[in-house]
Amino acid sequence: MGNLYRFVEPVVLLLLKTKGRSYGYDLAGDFKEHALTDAEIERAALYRTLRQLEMNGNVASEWETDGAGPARRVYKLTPQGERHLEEWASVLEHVSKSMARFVKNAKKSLQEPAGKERKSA
Amino acid sequence: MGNLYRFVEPVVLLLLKTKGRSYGYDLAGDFKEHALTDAEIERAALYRTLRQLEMNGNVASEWETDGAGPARRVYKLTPQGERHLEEWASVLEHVSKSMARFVKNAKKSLQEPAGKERKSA
DNA sequence: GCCGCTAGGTGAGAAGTGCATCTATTTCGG
DNA sequence: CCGAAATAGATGCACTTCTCACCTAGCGGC
Repeated sequence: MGNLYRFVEPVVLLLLKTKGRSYGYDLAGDFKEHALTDAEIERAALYRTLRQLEMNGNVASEWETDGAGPARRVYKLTPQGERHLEEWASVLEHVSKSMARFVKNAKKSLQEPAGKERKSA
Repeated sequence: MGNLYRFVEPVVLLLLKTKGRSYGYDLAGDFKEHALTDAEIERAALYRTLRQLEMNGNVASEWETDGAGPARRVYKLTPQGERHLEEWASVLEHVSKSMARFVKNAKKSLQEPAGKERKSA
C-alpha cells in the first residue's frame, strides 16, 4: 500500500531515549527491528528527520571525531525531546487503539454474507 | 504531530462495506466518529480518494438524481474493493500491534530515572 | 430574491518523498 | 601501495501528495 512511513520521528526519539546517545548511521541499523511499518527506512529521511528534530530543540548533536572511521554526528535527547516522545506515545496509543477497533469491525463485516449488511444496530 | 491522516482510504472502504452504499457528503459526516486519527477530514481528500478508488476498480459509482437536493454520486464496493479492505485490515492489524509495542516500550523508558538507561538487556 | 444547506469538485502553492549521487575517512585484501 | 568496501553524513531534484481556498449548482424556507 505504499508508504505510511513517516513514523521515523517517534522511533528515533525512542531509540535515543533507550540508547542514551547515537548517530544516524547507527540508528539506521536499528530500524529494521523497531520500525512501525514494513518499509525500508530511507536513509535520506532519517538524516533529515534528525536535523529537523534538532532545529525544533528535541535533540542536540555534537561531532565525535575520536573513534575509528569518519566523524559522527552524535545526537542525544533534550528534555523537550523527552516530552515530545511522551506526546508521541499518547498519540500513537490512541491511533493504535483506533486501528484495532477498525480491524475488529472490518473482520466482522467481512465475515457477513455479502452485499449490504444490516442497516440497523 | 500534524497529519498521519492518509487513512481515509480504509475507512471509506469499511463504511461502504457496512453501509452498502453511500456518497461523499454523507461519508464526510460519518468520519467524525470513525476516523483513525483526530483530524478533521479534509473534504478534498475524501472526494479525491473516492475517485481514485474508483479508478482502481475498488468501488463503482452512479449518479442519483431522484431525491431532494443536488445529485449525488453514490458509491458501492466492488468485489475487488472488498479484497482491498481485507488487505488493509491485515496491514493495519500489523501496524496497530507495532504501535502498541512501541507505546509499551516508550512508557517503560520514560519511567526510568532519566539520562542514559541501561545498555544491557 | 437571497441565504444557507446539501452536494461535488478543482487549482495551485506548499510540503513531503524517494532515488541517485556526492564527499570523506578508515580498513582490508591482494 | 593500490583499490575496493564499509562507515558516515549529506544534498539535488523530480515527483507525488496535501491543504487551503475557492467554485458551481440544486433546492428549501423566509
